Amino acid sequence: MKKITIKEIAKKAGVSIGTVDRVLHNRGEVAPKTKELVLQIAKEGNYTTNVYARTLKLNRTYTIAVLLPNDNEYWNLQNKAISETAEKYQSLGLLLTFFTFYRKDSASQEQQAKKLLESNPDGVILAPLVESGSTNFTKQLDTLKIPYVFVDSNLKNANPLSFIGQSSYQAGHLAAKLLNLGFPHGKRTYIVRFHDFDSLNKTIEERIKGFRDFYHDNGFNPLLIMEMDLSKDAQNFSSEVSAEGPIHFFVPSSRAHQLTHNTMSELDPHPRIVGFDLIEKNIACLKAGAIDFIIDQNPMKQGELAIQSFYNRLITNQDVQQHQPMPLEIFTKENLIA
Amino acid sequence: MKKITIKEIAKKAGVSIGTVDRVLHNRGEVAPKTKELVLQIAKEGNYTTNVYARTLKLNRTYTIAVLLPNDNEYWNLQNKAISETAEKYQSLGLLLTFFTFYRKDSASQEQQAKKLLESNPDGVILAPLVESGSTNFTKQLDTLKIPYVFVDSNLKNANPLSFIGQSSYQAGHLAAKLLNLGFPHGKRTYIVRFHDFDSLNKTIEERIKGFRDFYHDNGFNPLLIMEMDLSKDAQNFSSEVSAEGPIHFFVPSSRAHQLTHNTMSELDPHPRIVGFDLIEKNIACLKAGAIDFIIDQNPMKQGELAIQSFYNRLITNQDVQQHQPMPLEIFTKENLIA
DNA sequence: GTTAATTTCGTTAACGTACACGGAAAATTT
DNA sequence: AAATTTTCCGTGTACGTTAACGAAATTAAC
Repeated sequence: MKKITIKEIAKKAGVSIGTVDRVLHNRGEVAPKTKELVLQIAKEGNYTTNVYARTLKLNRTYTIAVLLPNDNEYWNLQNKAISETAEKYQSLGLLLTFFTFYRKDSASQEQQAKKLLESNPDGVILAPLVESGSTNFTKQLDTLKIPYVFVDSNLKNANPLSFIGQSSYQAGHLAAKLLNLGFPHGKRTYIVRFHDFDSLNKTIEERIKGFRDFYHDNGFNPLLIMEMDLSKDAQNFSSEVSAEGPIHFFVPSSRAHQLTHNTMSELDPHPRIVGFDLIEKNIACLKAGAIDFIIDQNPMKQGELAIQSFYNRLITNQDVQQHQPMPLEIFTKENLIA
Repeated sequence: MKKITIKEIAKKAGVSIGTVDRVLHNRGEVAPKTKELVLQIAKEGNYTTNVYARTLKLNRTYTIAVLLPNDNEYWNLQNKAISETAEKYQSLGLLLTFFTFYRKDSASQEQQAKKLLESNPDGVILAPLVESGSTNFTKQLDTLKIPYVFVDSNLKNANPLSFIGQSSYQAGHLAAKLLNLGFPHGKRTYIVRFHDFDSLNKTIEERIKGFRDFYHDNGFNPLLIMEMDLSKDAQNFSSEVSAEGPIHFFVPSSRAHQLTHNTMSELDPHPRIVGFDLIEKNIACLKAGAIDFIIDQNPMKQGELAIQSFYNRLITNQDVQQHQPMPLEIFTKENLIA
């Protein structure tokens, strides 16, 4: 039950703590049979290195770089959560540095990535929203042997320390289920996109795929699903939709509020709407009854978990789950305040 | 940015580290003005005690006692999660001891509580399912100044270090929303109870309250809600229900599978069912399409958080959120595997 | 068989904190 | 003014680990 210490191992083996240290760290030369003896005793004594002594001796702080957008409320929330959690972990030896950018400005994005690499951090937290740029970046991290954690979105062919986020596919699937509850043959639905901004966002594509597959899996007519680009169709949107009669809306981004803001309130009967992320404007819409369901990603929690992952990896030597799934948190008008 | 150490404070103040120690710990006598000087310097230098040095010096392990039922799959899951997380935290100085019991056997329950107190733990994890017994127990913990964490269920008039769990009321509310989606005037629903076992369970009562309030808040006829006790009505259940025509079911416990197991498969059209907790039998029912929604409490995560809370409190000196809400995780046939 | 090179190992000083022990200075008593 | 108490403070050790330094033992070279 009680763990053996280096000193005790040394005594039992009849050697000095220096040699024990050499054996346990594979450093320096040590005679084969004493090495074996030491390992034997360590194993029997159930040796694990004392995290507190080790950390105290090393007495170093690790810097974690955060590369995230800060161009809307959702990302601001996440940055804030990370920054608040960072304060707690500062006294434990983790120091965070932020490299935020505007997604529209791809130059600033690359510049921040470059600055990040120059700062030579011990770890990186990022959201691989756009596949091409992200793979490029993570490859550089791989060669530099800098561990990284993904939040919000995952990336194939990368080796993150951990991915923290929802299954976007399942999120889309669930959204479809909610919208079609009570309609055994499927319900006409608009998928609302905004091509001005999120056109390359993997997360959104996966949600849409999950949504469409629900229709397919349930044998619904795929023509029931229509897409619109609200960034340009905003003009003729209202007339078009109201001519079509009762209909549902799926907004696979955090911009569901824009839908309701414009024209929806005039529609009757009230269409069922599912959107994402508990940002203020969406909360207001939920309260007003304009949006029915919001699936939240809990960016605050994700930020916390990302930092915790590095703490466990760099300091406490605990192993980190390679995938830390975030639940699909559903909010309605009724359970908003909880 | 960099924190000052005791030694540095001592040097700046022109005293020894012993004096600084006395000031910072309010122990022993120290002249008022040197005390003030030391405090001043400590504050300016942004002193916080080095967790690693402190823990290393104290070199003690804290024992956390776990008082939970283990009479069904749900509680087994939670115990297992706690026990697995415990292994990770053992090397960090947390040792867990388990006091499990069968809820039917109230004698064994009291006995375990007694044994727990005799073991004089540094903290306790428990689920205050039954109000009377729990308040009695937590009062004893209060007088002994033993901190405790609630999982699953909260307790009024207690002062836990933290409560980790869902809002049962909101869970009931959400269940009602799911069952009534598509029925603007409300849908006839049975609340299915099992008085043989869970009769005093606070959690279940709160879920039912949330469920009923949804009907009330939406102006539905309260007579749409009926209750049945499946532990005794099992016989005439089938005939009664099928005579009534299409209907929904709300099972505010983890026993939704019992409902479907018996008789439901014969009913046509398939009634909509909402239950709780991702235990194996419920998973099977979800897969088979017999249950539509399961709201899971994620007992594994709760167990993890409970231990983490004690780690933060007893060792790292971080403050612990007094309420750590668990999301209402919704599972359907489709997002089960995720 | 002596010297040099190489392998193998022990000693030691930190890291920052907690706490026991006892000594010096000041205050009080005789 | 000496003796005694009280107040105040410094010294030292230990917690378990890391890592540098150099000593001892072994082997190789001639």
